[in-house]
Amino acid sequence: MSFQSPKGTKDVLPDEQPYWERVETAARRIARLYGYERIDLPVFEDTGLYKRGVGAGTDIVEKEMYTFEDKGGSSITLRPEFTAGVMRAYLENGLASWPKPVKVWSIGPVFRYERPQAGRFRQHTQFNVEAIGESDPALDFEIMSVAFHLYEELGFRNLSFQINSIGCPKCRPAYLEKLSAYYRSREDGLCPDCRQRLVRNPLRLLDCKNPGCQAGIAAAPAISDSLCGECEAHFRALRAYLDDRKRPVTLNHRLVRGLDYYTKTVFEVWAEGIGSQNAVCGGGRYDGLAEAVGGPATPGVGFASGIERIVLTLKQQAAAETAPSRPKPAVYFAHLGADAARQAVTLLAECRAAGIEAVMGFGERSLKAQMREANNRGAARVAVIGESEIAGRVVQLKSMEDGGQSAVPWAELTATLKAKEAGA
RNA sequence: GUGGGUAUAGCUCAGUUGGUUAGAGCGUCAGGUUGUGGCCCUGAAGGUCACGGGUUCGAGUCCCGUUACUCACCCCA
Repeated sequence: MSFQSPKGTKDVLPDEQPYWERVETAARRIARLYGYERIDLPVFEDTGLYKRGVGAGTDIVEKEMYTFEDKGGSSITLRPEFTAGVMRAYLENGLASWPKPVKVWSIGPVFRYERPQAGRFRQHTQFNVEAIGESDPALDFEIMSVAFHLYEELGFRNLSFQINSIGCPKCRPAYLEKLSAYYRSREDGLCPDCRQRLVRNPLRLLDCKNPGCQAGIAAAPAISDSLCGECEAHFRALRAYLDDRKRPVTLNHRLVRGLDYYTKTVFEVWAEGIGSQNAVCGGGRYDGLAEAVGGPATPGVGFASGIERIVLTLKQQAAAETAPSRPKPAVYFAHLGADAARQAVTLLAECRAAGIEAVMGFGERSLKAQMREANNRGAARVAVIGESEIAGRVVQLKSMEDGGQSAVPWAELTATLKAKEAGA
């Protein structure tokens, strides 16, 4: 075959779907529990939204976006993240007139042109949660709690919650100046990447993994010492909520985000055992985003969690005993002969109309072959129809578990199956 | 964008210092006496050995290139 799925994309086959369903069900339930409503957005937007929202100098915008010109000449970009689109929808649809905060969640694919590796794809799926219009640190805590709760619900262990405050437009410039000054004094010892960062995005200097740069990072001024009064108070309040609820978090002064819109609170959740791409969740406050895309000043806070990485973690941590199973039909119709096939189709339709999960064998195959298929599909029972059953207007209903078999009149079949289902 | 690893059946992999029609397990399909699954037995289908060159009497095996996949850097979910 001459085609394969594009680089960095993958098919989620039926045997993996139970994991996805479990995650989606949990996400939906937790979102509702916390008072968040679903919102669905287009998977592509005007390119300018991301350039202005996410930030022109960010890696995402600079080299990872799927951008193209459509037939009308507009520059379109497949969404590389949710938050900018949610803010656009909030502003465009007048959600600012709703009671604040406006709390919404989404689930769907996002696209980034990256080199794929374990846990990293060019198309991946995010569960995205946002709360817009409120700057209370209790809301930061609530957003983080949604993440905590979701992972608890999924039975995750050994997660690491990392938090930091990266300040606001009032205090960050002064800090960046301090940080740059510190690094300029030791520029000779820097790795090439860090020299770039020093000019382009000094905050990133703290994020360097190069061993040679670690000592410099450790000694670098921490932003926590440079926060303005407002940011300091906000961060302190958030930490108090976390303490009160005994939420174990790690203060990580080096935690920096790759998107320009973040202010004050930033956080990530790291999982174990899923490879080097271990961030299963990332988020924070973005009080400057609305203005960046041309709206009135509007605070907001949110997070995104990657379903593929959650599923990896689920498989890795929650292990075999909780592995979800695939659906199994309640009854399989095996038939011999054309008349029996016609009757099987009718009874099959009756079962489905009655809400009984039912399937049939196709083609002219031996009863043995049909039994084998029923067994492979995990059917609970087999209804056999042949000449003698047609004559007696019955089916032979066999339990695949204990092998017991008895004749059941056609008219009583759905009732009998329902009774047996309820009994089992 | 930069490195490392890998490439044989749908899946997981064997394939001996280069030597005839390329193998196994699993899976799929069928058969093992009339119309009954699982276990067992038998059989079948399924492979341009990623692609292109080269060395050689002879290449799945050695060499070079390309592509793909993969892991890591980077960045992030």
